[in-house]
Amino acid sequence: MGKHGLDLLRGTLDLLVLKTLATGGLHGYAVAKKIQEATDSMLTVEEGSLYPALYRMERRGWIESAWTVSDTKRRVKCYSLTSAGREQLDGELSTWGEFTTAVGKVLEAR
Amino acid sequence: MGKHGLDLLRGTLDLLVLKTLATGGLHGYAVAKKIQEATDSMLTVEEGSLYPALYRMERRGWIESAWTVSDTKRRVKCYSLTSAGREQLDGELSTWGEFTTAVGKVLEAR
DNA sequence: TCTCTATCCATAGGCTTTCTAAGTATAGAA
DNA sequence: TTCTATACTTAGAAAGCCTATGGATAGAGA
Repeated sequence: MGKHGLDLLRGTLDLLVLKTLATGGLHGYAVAKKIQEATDSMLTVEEGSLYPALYRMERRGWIESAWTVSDTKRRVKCYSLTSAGREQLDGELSTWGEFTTAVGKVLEAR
Repeated sequence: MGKHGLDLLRGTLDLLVLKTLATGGLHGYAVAKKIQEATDSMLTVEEGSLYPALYRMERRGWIESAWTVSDTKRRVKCYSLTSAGREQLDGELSTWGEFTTAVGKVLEAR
């Protein structure tokens, strides 16, 4: 998360990770970095949240991993979306859209 | 919740309840109804989520309660925002805006 | 009258997820 | 040689939402 008192990341982390992997395989640390950069550090995914999330998603068949070597010459575990993962991403994208729309209705109500 | 597989309500429920109470005191059941109506049933707040949330927020001083009698002649516990609750609401509103903006950046990234 | 539905509050127990914190290890810069 | 950034792992705690259940009453309809 970051420092937004609310527990907002919960329920959204999977979506963020899936989307981040959608444009190509990345290793865990790189996923976190990419999310941080994309959001100008508004969101920081802690390692203690990220890795368990990756294991969970792999267990569910949404992503798969392979050990490779990074540009920095280190052994890294590279994750990529499976076809089930793409479906999951599509579902979570529409759910996110519907959810924010619904919240918007409450916030605009009077 | 509703039936949005994701755990999105978590972290947003307080915001929804605070906002719903912002235009005037309401009893618990009415809060749930109002949220459901405002969202055209896209969001349904379960009683098992709502009441504990109300107790939590009262314990934190964001809302206060008083037993009254409803239009339907029943004893109801009416909740209303405290000044601390209004501040909390303001904070959560901006946090929500920042968070959705950040998520948007990830979802639009490529 | 009796029954059923909608209204209303309450809470226990379980489940999931995130965070904190700690540990391990290596490449490259200083 | 030391420090920093990179990179993975996992244990344990904390928190919140959901399912399920319980109880109670007003009013409509049969």
